[in-house]
Amino acid sequence: MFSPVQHVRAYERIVEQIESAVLSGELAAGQNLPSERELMRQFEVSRATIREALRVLESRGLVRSRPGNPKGPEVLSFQTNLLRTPLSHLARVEHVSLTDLLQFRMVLEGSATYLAALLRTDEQLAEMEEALAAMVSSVERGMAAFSAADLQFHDAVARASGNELLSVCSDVVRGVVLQMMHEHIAGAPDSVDLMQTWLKAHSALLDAIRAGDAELAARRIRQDLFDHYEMHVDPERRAVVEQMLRSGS
Amino acid sequence: MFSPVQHVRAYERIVEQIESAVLSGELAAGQNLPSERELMRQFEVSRATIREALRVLESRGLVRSRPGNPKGPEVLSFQTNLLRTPLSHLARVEHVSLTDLLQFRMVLEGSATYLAALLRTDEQLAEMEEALAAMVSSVERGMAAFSAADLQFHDAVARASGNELLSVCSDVVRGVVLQMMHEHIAGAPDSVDLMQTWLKAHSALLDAIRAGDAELAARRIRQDLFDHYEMHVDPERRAVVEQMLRSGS
DNA sequence: ATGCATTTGTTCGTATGTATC
DNA sequence: AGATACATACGAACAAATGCA
Repeated sequence: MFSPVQHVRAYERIVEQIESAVLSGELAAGQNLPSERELMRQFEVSRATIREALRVLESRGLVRSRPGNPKGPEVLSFQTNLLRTPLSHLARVEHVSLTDLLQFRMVLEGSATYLAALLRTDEQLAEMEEALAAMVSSVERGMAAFSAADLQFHDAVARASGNELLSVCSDVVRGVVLQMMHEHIAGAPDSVDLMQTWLKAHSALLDAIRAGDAELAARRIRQDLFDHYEMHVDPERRAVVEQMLRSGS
Repeated sequence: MFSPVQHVRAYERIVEQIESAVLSGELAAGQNLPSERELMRQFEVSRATIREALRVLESRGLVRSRPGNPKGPEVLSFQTNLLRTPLSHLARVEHVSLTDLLQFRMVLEGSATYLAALLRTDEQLAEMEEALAAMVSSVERGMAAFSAADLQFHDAVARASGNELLSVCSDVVRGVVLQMMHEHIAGAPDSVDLMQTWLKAHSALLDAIRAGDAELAARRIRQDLFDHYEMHVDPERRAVVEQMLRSGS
């Protein structure tokens, strides 16, 4: 007859309502929520409850509130941050190894590149070429600048895959890999040779994308990633990783 | 001379401290945090501040607090929860289509299956066979039970990949796909035919894994996923998705 | 450039329903 | 079954920070 009532805490319902308003686009980025006091009138709850809801929304990257702002909490433009923090946490929590990450990145970027070779528009191709040019010109500015340009390049490729999810995840994993490299391994040497090798590889990769040869492009990027991070791969799993890049998957 | 003071909110520092304690394993899953009142003594802040921190940790899936629990907030066993909520949010926020999700799932599960075929132990193989048997016996209990058993099967396969990250992500995406199907599409009919077809496909997939034929196994699972969700694929992108499954990527 | 009003960050006190011993 | 300790939620208050006239 009657079904048990599940306790939903007050702040949860507020989070739900605000979140769905933001997600549905009812509240666009750049706009502002009503002030805490106004919200507490609208939801008919105490200020503490409103604040708990706001803290959760803030931690999810949907809003940001600053002290003394009469306009109220701002609605943020969400993006990859929504996923980056949790994934980075996951990597630390589960003691994900660099080998795991590299393997995962090979899977993601391999597929993204495959799709990019098939679907890229001329504008997107131009973007990649531009990013590659930026890499060339940043060789002499050191490894840090070079890495930043490299990220741009990979991002351009991933976006051309036409799959937002794949693109965002690739982006996130790329970031986490870089972060772990920074944390655990001494900074890469400013080797011009290394950068030149890297450039040549990327140039060949871009050729494959330009030609629309998806299979080749996917194989190349996987090979490039492997070559670049080879030294950090767990010796026991090396054979498997290598087999992955020889094959199609 | 002096560097600008960045004011970090009190609750943020508490989140950081508790989070790093949990993440480092100092506080294992199943244990309990001190009660709110005790925490407020230890951190020397008010109860409201403690609660804001706890709400954030709760929304990240690290702890759960229930009213009247004298032992204090529980530390949860994280892993998939840590990623599922954000990814599910991302899918909704960025208006990720079912086609995006399916494509992504094909990439992840394809690679996971590839690796599983190479690396699975006999125990893991037995697990998959067990899950398949559970699917067989749940055919008559309806689609819901069948789907649950199906999840078990895929989870067993993904775990055998030996890559925790790949496994967790596959699991998460699988869940999100199911959730979106539930939200947007009328519940699948209790078609026994459909389940039988599904079973046959899984059986063939398991054969490939058992034989250690990684290429074949990967191709099969991608094909199976495509066949199953084909009707929901955006017609414009159908050709590309099909090309993906014919090829290696 | 200076106040001024408003808002947030934080604290304290209190009432109420609930889970555990 | 009762006592105890707990979380949920409310209200009032003060300091610091912000935006605007």
